[in-house]
Amino acid sequence: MKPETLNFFDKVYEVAKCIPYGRVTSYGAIATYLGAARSARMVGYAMNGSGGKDVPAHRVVNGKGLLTGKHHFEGTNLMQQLLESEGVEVVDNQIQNLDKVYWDPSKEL
DNA sequence: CTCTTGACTGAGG
DNA sequence: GCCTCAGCCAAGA
Repeated sequence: MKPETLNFFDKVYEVAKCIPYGRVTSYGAIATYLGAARSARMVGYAMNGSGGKDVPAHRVVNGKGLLTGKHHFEGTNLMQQLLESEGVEVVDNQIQNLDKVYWDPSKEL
């Protein structure tokens, strides 16, 4: 095993999979948890490889609770629908009760 | 090795 | 409160 190489992407997937049902987190939160606080973009970039994996990318949004990555999903409102199905209020690509559904890996994991 | 891109974030106007 | 600018880091060409 080469933890030096299998780092970012794999870790992002691990954390993303650990996101509880009906909760969401931000790229920056995951990046910070991984020790790469300034690499929030890489988290999202890593999610590009989440296709075909068990990574609930729809539970990962930006720090504002905005579904920035929805454009990478198939449909136009797929991501929102998934979140709403989990009990997360989403309006116009924006998480409503963000304070209630927000899940911080650094604190809860 | 250099340049570009990107699912971000924070600070400033 | 909204918009714009700059910084950040890693992967791909």
